[in-house]
Amino acid sequence: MPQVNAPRLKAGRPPTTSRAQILAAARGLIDRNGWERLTIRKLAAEIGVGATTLYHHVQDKEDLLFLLINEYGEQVSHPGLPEEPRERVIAAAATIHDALAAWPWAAEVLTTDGFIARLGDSPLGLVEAVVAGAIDYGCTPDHAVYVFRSIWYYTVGEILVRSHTARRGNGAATTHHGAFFGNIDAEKLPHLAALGDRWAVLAPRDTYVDGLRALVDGLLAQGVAARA
Amino acid sequence: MPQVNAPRLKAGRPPTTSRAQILAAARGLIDRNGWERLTIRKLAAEIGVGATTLYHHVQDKEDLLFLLINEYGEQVSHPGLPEEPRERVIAAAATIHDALAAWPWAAEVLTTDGFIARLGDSPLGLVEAVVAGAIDYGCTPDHAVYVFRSIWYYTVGEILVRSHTARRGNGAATTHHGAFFGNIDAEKLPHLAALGDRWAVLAPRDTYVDGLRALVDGLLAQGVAARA
DNA sequence: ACCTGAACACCGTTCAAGT
DNA sequence: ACCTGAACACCGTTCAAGT
Repeated sequence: MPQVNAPRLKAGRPPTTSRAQILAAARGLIDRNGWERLTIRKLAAEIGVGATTLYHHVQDKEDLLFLLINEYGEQVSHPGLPEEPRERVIAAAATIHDALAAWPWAAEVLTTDGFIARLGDSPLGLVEAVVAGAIDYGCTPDHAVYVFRSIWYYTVGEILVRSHTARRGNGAATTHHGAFFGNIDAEKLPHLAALGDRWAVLAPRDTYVDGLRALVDGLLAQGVAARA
Repeated sequence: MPQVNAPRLKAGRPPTTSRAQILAAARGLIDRNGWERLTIRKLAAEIGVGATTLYHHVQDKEDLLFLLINEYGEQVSHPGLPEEPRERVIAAAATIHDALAAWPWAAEVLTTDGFIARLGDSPLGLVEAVVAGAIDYGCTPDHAVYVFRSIWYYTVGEILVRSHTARRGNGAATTHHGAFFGNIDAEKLPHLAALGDRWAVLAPRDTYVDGLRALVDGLLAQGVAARA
């Protein structure tokens, strides 16, 4: 879309809608109603413009979401990361996690493509921090990429499971006579039966960083073991 | 829907559509066209029945997908799991992973609710195996639930990222003059710049089990450390 | 160059009516 | 009890026509 990025002088009718305006309105709608309720038609109505007008400023809905994520990604603050490599990996991953937790729909979109090549420099800075931390710890570059990918899987999974179950509330958990598990076979599933409702108490706990530490410890240990 | 589960004798018009028939047709359509293309209307057309008829046999589309998953879950084979607790955890998790890899849409649906309470005994057997393995290793039941949840995040994330990027192919990876990362700032992102196209080579590698081992090692170590 | 309404090809779901 | 078509309230996107 070169006509959008590099406007020529003295062209025809001047624009009344800008890409920035569209993104701002989209962001407002998502923050108010949730991303699953964002539609092109509602977005156009919000701006006060025909639905089809938006297609002059973005390629399609997916393109719109990517633009939005990159805009959001630029705003994610990069805190001063620790010097120590392992702690740097953990801090960078936790920053990614917290950014996604605030905008869980981004996690959903980020799984839907080879996204990393399309991210801007700012969000990539956190990817760089994870990779650099692993290398500084003593991993090979190849292993560092594997470290990042593994952390990414864990992080995305946590975000998606958490955001989806939060949407529904705990109502479904107590469908069958107050027990978390329905009519469970205590013979075949003794530990789950013994846990009973305890599962529902444990499930909502935020254990992201604990699990992250476990994962990173294991990944880095593999990295230095492979060197020997 | 008690009228479906417990049919009374001598009721009115006999059914020409059964829930089993609907599930079989749905499964066929998903296997042929992918789950994102399954619609109630197409499913009804496949069976040769009005779209609205399906609502007499399933509550709604989500209910249909849950029924399908539970049916599939019953068929997942439980291989003889290893005796050794750590290996049992890994083998059970890998079985869950492989089942989901064959039906990635199930992973998508399984994040959309407090699913675990609604699963049948057979798929829960693998959850039991993970929890039992962690406890046998020396973890508390509470920690064992945390172990399962962490593994679940990692597994679901891997499945979703992998299935979504597979759909698109690697075409998007080489948009900008053959480089995986677009126009990257080598000053600010030295390690990513140095990796360059190597990332695209590493990304498709199946490292699920490796990462799982790293995660489980870390999680179990935390579990026995907490005991001391 | 930019914007528009009409139109296309769909969705999931409800509901009154038929058998 | 089971099945139906019509209808409701939506979608994303294309395209010829207007300014």
